[in-house]
Amino acid sequence: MEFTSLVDTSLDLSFRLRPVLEKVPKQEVQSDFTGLSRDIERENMGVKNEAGDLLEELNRVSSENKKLTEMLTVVCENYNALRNQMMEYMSTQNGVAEDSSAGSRKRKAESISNISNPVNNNNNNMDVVHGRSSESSSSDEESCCKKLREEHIKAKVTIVSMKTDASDTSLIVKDGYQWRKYGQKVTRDNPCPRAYFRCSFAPGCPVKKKVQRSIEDQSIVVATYEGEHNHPQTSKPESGASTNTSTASRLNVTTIAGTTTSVPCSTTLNSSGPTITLDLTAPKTVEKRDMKMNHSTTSPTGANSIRTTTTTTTGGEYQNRPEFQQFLIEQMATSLTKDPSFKAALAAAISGKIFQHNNQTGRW
DNA sequence: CGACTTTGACCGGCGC
DNA sequence: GCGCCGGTCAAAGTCG
Repeated sequence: MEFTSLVDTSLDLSFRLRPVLEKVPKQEVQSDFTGLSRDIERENMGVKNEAGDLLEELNRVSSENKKLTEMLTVVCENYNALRNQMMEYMSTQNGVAEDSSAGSRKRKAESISNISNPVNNNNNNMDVVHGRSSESSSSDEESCCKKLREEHIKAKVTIVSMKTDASDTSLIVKDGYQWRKYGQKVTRDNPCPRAYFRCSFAPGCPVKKKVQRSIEDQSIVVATYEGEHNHPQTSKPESGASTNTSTASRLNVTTIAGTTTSVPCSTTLNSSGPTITLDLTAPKTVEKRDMKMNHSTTSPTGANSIRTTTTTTTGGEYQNRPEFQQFLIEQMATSLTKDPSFKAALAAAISGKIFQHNNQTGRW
């Protein structure tokens, strides 16, 4: 398997800030002193135009930033997918029997969207994976890839674990949205029942939530969110079905790589590593929230992982804060650049892309 | 009475 | 083809 054939490095990193810079001298040239009133009027017009331009530019840069974040997400996805594939490939080559204890039967779907192993969920950028020619791709793999792509389009997955009172038997995660329970099931690998919720705030909201107590620590409730809300947060975490009157709990938010835009990298719940604490507790938001959250993000490699512990006050709101997103992006970038395997993969990908480009164009 | 929860039945995917 | 399993449905029950 070649990294170069699998990683799409075609990031369009152009910020196109030139129009802004070009406008500044233009405005200076326009200033003359022939008539005061005319100047004031003109200046007002200029200020208005400038404000409008800046606003427009700000919007454009914001959208650009969003795009870049998504691109970084894709890169992380690719990295995780490749890493996972490599691990799988190596394990199969070594003949290691990956037999799980409870059930030797391993479902395909489980390996695709395995919650406990977020890396598995990242074989999403099929434009890249499909592009490989050296790998012998069977029809099964193709259908698998199709499914993966469909799943990626359909649902983005976020895992949230919340430390609750051990005596609290309710499967309720207070996250600021309104949920309607539509089912409960005892799963094979966990004696604790899993509850299924739909977002009931908006009729057409596709988001679903699965809540189950952790098999390792039953005081931890793990919620898996699938999809994206097509409506704003209800901003009333206490209201509706998903209320929880238990005392302050700790919440770990694990976003599967490439499945959320706010955290563009894979994270693991049980990772160890240096912890950076960012206290985003805002006095304004404290009033209605009784829940403290612990947001953990790590780099794709366990060895070089950096865990970002963020203490904040609400379930979904804090993720949308620009400073928090910026912080996460920076942390991800730092942890990724510290990862030698990622560096190697990136270097290989870039060199491969350059060579490919050279082969096509015949020049540098 | 409407909204929500509970829970057994059903369905489809998957492995053997 | 069969059985297992996760996810969903829907009727009945509960609650405010």
